Order: sequence, then structure tokens, then C-alpha cells
Amino acid sequence: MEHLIESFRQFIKQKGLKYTPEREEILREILAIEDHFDVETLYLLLKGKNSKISKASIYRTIPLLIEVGYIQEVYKQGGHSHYEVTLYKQPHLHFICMKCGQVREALDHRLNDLIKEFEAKSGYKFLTYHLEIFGLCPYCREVK
Amino acid sequence: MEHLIESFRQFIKQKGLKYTPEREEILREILAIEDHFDVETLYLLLKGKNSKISKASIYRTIPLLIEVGYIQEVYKQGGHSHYEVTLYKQPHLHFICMKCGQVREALDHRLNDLIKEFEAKSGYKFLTYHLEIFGLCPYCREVK
DNA sequence: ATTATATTGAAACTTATTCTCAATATTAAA
DNA sequence: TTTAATATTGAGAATAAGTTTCAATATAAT
Repeated sequence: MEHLIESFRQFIKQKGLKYTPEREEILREILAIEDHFDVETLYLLLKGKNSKISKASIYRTIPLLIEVGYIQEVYKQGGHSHYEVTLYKQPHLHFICMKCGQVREALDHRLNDLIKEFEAKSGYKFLTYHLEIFGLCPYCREVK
Repeated sequence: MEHLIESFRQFIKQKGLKYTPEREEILREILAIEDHFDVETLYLLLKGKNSKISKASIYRTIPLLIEVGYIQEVYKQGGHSHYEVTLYKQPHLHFICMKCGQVREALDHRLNDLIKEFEAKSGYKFLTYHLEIFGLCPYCREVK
């Protein structure tokens, strides 16, 4: 964990920015989540620990954490963005129920294989991907 | 084209909704676009033809057109959604260069097959999907 | 220490999208 | 063809995510 903090510090310095306690606090909280989150949740978690971090700082820090590769925006729901910590995860896909909002993750090596093949053919260097599938979950498809 | 209008009419009726001139007008305009669009563009196109369609009606019709499978939301840009007409297109994926922002589309039937298989196994009813691959395009991967 | 500059929190702002509501249109049934 | 039930409309108000502003403060290089 500490090496992730250190890497982030180096990244910030390398960009000519200033390393602040607020940025570190936000990063530590996100690393502790190890899962999906949105700005509101993160803000309330920090607030619950008597942190004085503002939402503005969270909004300002997120793009940095995406750039350094620690988190990704994975989908929009309820009118706002949801992120996930990508550090300990394989690339995967999301099923999102358009009615109840339930999100399910899945992994499939054939998808990863296919994507590797696209990479070889395309000449791109792939860094990450998102596969989001929208529809109705088994429960909601029954209910009218 | 008329059969698409007719299918939409049947879809609307089947849902117990009412088939209105406004809904048809919006559909006709979107079918004429055959490409990417956003709500503002669509609204101005209609307005330019002396249509009195409101933005509210456009926002209310879009989810129906997504549900019937005629359009998809493909990305957010400039803080708002962009859609594309999917009728004449196979579902496809986007390569997005993280450096220059270039977007390339690609098709692969195996991806569609895989997604159909996920659908069968998951119990979901899939309405649309979005595969975005982020990385560096052939040009940007060379430039340090 | 000094200085230049980046960052902060709070609040104001922007703007895409949703909601409200009274008037009107659609549809099924009498 | 009337009637009645209900869905839809446009207009504008409301909502809320995300961005920007700004004065005070913190960082970090010299």
C-alpha cells in the first residue's frame, strides 16, 4: 500500500504539481474501498472520519488518479459517474440493469483473448477496456 | 423505412403507450440522420423544419428508441450524451486513443456471439452494449 | 526566509436532464 | 360517434453533477 502512495507522490511531483495531505487522504480512502464508488459515497466516507476534504478536491483529484492508473470510470448511473479501483482487478465486463440499477461483473478469458487479438491487429497499445452491457436483469425482465 | 416506422408503432402499442405524431416525427428525423447525434443537434434540425417538438419530448422519446433497438448512447462528450443510429450498423467497438482522442470503430462477429452467449447464461435481457478500448494509437505509441 | 505558484474550501455558476402541470390528444369501449 | 380514461404534450421550473471563481493558505524551490 505504501508503495502506491509513494508512486502517486512521484507522479504528482513529476507533473510539477504539489503533493498535499488532501490528495493523499483521498487516495488512501479510495485504496481502502477496493471496490466501486462514486463521489458522494467517497465524500461521506471521508466526512464520517472527520475529514474536511471538500467535494471540489475530490473532483479535482479523480482525474489524477485515473491518469496514474489507479482507478477508472466504469459507468454512469443515476446521473453521475461511478469509479472502481483497478489496481487489484482483471479487466472485466459489467451487466447493468437499466431498471433497478443492479450491476454485475463477469470475467471471460475469451473476451480477453479477443481483445488481445484486436490489439495485435490494430497497431494500438491497449491499456484498458470497458465492456458495459445494458439491459434488464432476470427480476426486472419479468416485472412490467 | 416505412417498415421501421410501423415496427415502432407496434412497439409503442404493445407497451400500452399512445402513438403520437411527435414520436413519429422524432423517429423520422433520427432515421434521416443515419449517424451520430446529440439532443441539441436533433432539436435544432427539427426546429429548422418548423417543427414544434420540445426538447422534453426528445428526451422522453430517446429511451423508447433505445429500447426498441434503433439507437444507442455511445459516449458522453462535452457533458452530454451522444447517440448513434444502430439500425444499419452491427454492434461494434471503439478504440479510443488516450493521448490524441482519435476514435476508431471495429466490428467482430465473435464479439457479438460472445455477448449473445453471456445474455443466454446471465438471464438478463440485453438491450445494448458498449465496448471501449483505451490505449495509444499507432502514431501516439511511437511518440514519447 | 523569501517568493512564486499551486491548492484549498466554500459558494456561485453552468448546463444536461428530469419533473410538474394544465391543456390536449389518443384509444378503447359504449 | 360520443364518452371516458389515461397518456402525452410544451413550457418552464426544478434538480443535481460537475466546474469555476476567489481569497486565504500551503508547498517547495531558491
